[in-house]
Amino acid sequence: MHDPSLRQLRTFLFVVQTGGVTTAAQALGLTQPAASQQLRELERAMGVRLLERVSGRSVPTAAGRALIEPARRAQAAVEDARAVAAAHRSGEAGRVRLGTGATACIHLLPPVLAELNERMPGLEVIIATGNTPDILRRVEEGDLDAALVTLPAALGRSLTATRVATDPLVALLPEAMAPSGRPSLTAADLERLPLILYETGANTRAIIDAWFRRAGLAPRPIMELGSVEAIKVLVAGGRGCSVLPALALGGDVAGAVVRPLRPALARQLAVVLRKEKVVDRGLGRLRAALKGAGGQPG
Amino acid sequence: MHDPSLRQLRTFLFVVQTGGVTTAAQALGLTQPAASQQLRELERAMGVRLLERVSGRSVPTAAGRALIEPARRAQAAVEDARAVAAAHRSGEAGRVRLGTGATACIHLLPPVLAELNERMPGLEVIIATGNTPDILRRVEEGDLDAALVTLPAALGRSLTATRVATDPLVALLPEAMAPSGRPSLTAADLERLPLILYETGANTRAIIDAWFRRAGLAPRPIMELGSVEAIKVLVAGGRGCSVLPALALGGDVAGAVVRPLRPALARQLAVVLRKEKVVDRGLGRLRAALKGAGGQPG
DNA sequence: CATGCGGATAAGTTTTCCGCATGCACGATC
DNA sequence: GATCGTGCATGCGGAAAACTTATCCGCATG
Repeated sequence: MHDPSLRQLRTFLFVVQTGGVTTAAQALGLTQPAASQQLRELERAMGVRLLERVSGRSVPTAAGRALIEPARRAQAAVEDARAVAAAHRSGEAGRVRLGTGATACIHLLPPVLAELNERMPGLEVIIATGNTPDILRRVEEGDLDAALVTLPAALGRSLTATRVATDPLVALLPEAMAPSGRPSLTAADLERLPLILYETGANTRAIIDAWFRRAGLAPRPIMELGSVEAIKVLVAGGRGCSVLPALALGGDVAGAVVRPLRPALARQLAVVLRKEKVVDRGLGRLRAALKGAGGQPG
Repeated sequence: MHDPSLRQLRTFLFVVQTGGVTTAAQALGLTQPAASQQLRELERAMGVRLLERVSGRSVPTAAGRALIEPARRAQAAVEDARAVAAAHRSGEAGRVRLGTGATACIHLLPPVLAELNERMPGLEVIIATGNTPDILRRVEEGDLDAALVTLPAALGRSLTATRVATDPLVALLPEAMAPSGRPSLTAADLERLPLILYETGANTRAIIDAWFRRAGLAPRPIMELGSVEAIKVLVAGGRGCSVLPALALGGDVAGAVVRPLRPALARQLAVVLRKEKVVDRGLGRLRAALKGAGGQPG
């Protein structure tokens, strides 16, 4: 027994509704024999008579009446499928699964997501957090659509990164420690102060270490922490000073002052996705919003 | 934009489930290029990419994931349709709408329906009551599948009647009125007694009148009623005697005696259906049960 | 009895679908 | 790093399906 086709069920429903094969046929935009053949084929596939011709009208049999409801359900389901696809095609709907590698990225996302929600309300954004290698692996496997990480990152050959933002690193000092008359601080300046830095191994910490290294110095932090919030609290409490991404500060920190570095230091934020990834509208919008939110893509 | 086909949705679901086009193809019993083509056609029809190839596996995109649920619903609905049709084909299920013209038929139906329910539990029988012409009209229009009426009936040319039972008419008398020593009663016997008969115009009444007419007499009832139950009560109360279908008595009537008529009189019960009506299993069973329940089809 | 309507049927054509063969990309293996 | 194996895409040819045109039949109507 063959499966009934959607078209056959549709024609059947139209016949039941209009009460005639001819009317149903022209409502469906095809000729009467075509509709007749579909009905015959449907009856053959189901092994049951579905329609009776009675006094000029076509009336469903018992089996036909029983078939109406599931046939309607099938039609509705396919219609839903089409609607869903249309929503995705037009960009009204969509889903983007984004992984963020560093915790600092969390400070960048909220305004981005707010803007995204405003410009594309139907887009569903799923944020997954984790360490950078894990996030990148999930992107490679297709479990995530994109990742927002700080460069440099160990990208596989199947991944590609596009810079979306430059996040300057700045010095954060307690008001008491801030050298007066100096708008910006050098590595030598900081090296003389008690430092509270990111934990070793984090990407941002590696960038900071390289900056010190370029000045021929090596930072000797009195504390290393994995949480930027904890560092901020400690600096505000006068325990030491730190070098933090400007984005992570989110504005002023009470009891602490922000000073730029000299030479300027910044980390690169990039969106990483698979090379073959087709950028649909939702992903494109997310990437655009990230680009716009994070300063110059440098 | 073309409609997606059931087969395409099915293939898509299999690909999502198995994680590969090839595995899905062989699970569906077709070759890999066939499945590939279906997927391509489905994506073209929907205007959205549905699958991504990533590291040897096929993973649904956002649109694809959104499509899974309605696609499953469509599959399930069609499966339901098939199941329903299969039930009707095998005779497990079915529906027969039967119209009964005379109220007397109600006395015949209960045992018939009981037997029917025993032999074909899935069969749904719908009984519609009404006067004979109305019932027959509804049969002609396909609103009813069959009618159980007493002959003769004014059948249209599109209807055909098959006799299913002979229902003898008998005299019902109060014990006080029963003539002793006479096993059967003639029209002359009854003409001398107070008669309580069906109302004029009813089919059964016409048969009784004709029986009297054949004896050169005309009944002069003291009462005419449309309810056989009411007549039974009146006869049992000694108010008069009547001529009733044996089936309508359903057994003995307390306080009354039953006597056969001489010459014997019977009415024919017939199942009426449209000439072109295809007799499915449910209708056939119903007709057979009616034949078996009502005495000789005469 | 002619006519119109609705449906069934037949034949021919276009479209679709599938299988086979082939090519391409990626990952694994030696 | 060259080779092999796997998985998917593509092109082509034949089979099957679906649609259209044309015709016929039954039935109701004037």
